Amino acid sequence: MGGPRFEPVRTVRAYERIVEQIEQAVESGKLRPGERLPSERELMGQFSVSRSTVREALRVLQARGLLRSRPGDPNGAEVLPFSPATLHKSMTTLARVDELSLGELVQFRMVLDGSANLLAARLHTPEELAEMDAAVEAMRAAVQVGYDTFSAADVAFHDAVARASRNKLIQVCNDVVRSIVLNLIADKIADSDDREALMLESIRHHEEVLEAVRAGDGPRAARLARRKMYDYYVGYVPEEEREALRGLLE
Amino acid sequence: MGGPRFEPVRTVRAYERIVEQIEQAVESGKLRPGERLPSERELMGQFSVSRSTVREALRVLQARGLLRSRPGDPNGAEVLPFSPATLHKSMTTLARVDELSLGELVQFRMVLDGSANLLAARLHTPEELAEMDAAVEAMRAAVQVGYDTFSAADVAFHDAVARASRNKLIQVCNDVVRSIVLNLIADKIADSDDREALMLESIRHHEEVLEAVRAGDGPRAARLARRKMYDYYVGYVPEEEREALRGLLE
DNA sequence: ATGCATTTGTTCGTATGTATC
DNA sequence: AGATACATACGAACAAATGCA
Repeated sequence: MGGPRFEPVRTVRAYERIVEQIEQAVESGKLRPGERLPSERELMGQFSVSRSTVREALRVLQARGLLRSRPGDPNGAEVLPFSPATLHKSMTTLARVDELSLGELVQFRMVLDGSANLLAARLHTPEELAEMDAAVEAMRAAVQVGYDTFSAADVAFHDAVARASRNKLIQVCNDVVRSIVLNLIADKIADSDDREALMLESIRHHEEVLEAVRAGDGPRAARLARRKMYDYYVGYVPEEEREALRGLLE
Repeated sequence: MGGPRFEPVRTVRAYERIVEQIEQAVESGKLRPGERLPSERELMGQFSVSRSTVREALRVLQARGLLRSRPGDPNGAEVLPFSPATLHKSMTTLARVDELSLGELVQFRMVLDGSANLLAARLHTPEELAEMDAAVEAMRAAVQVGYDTFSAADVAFHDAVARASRNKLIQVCNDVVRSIVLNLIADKIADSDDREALMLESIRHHEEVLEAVRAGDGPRAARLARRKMYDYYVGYVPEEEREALRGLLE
């Protein structure tokens, strides 16, 4: 008794098979960024399916950011280098449909930016310090130009710190969450009356953080970074969410 | 001079238009999870495009985890509740194609789990504490059963902490990165000779962390959680990456 | 710079297996 | 059990776009 144990079979669509094969070829490095896939008509030969099926598979891979195809291109679909675009997309929908609050987003930024500073203070090279210096200098110059330029310099600073942390996940997540937050409150900041005072204050904060990073004092840099972000965003966060944010301050 | 300023036009595919419309309907709440889309034949009428175009759009939405369709279902495609599946997918490909090192992944877990404990110590309810207690108890019971059961209880503990942090992003990212790490080293742990000693040690560590959380000592809970994770995984991380991990210890 | 061949984008028609009533 | 409507998959065709000689 107890014959062979069978496994439940899920009917797997034809296009999924194609997706899997091409995806694996990309992830294993057999298909490198910049390389081209055969044309759709040739693929339908290789997989022995119809053209529609091939196209559905290509659409999925395109949606995942692995491929790009243009009409009329005789070279076939292009294999793309990885970009956090799909990560960005899925986090954005998470933020929308799950009604992620601004408080949660800012809190996450405090965690990421704090950690990035903690690590950057330990691991930074002179070149990376120079990038941060340049970013702060650009912020000073941008006060007279406009908020958009200032914001770009601000982003450059945080990017430099994230890179110096040597952790790609921190880098990418930081980037994604930041752009979501900025999108949410862009209009509110633009309306502010005393943008110039805000910018000057922000510069002073960044200088403080940078000094701690330069001195190699990780914990202090992290603490300052979190505090700075709290001060900068707390005004836009509803009262009842602020207590949770303060949980990350000391 | 200075005629009207035109904007560059990008040819937008028909199926993209459909994706945008349906996506927006879902994100704006006009289409709620559990609801059904019209059948493909009806959609081709509403959008006045061909069947294939509709199908390509549906495939993309399916790949993004917003829809599910089954053959023969008279109700049409189903709108799914958001799941971090696509987030998981894109992080996994990031890990693969960008050759994310185990060190980076563990480091990120140290950041997330540390922060989760820091917040949980402040915000936990009695019910959440009970969940954590139950998880540790399950770990004790699982030592005699096997590593798989033990690992499941371990995951349950970290999940409970993440939930108690009240931050969905920490929760989701924690979940995603953890499963990637576990996949990477599952075989190595299974091969270990002294799994039982490892499990007992792990339980002791969890008890310590839980005590700090119960006492409401956030910084201590965070420090212990990071230390615990470092100790647990450092053996699998190559020498040259360990220094960066130590940057998160005090 | 101009055609030309090829490729993708899109449409239409058809056949087949499947889920629900 | 049968009828109906559905998704899956195939194939042929035309238009628009691209790269190359």
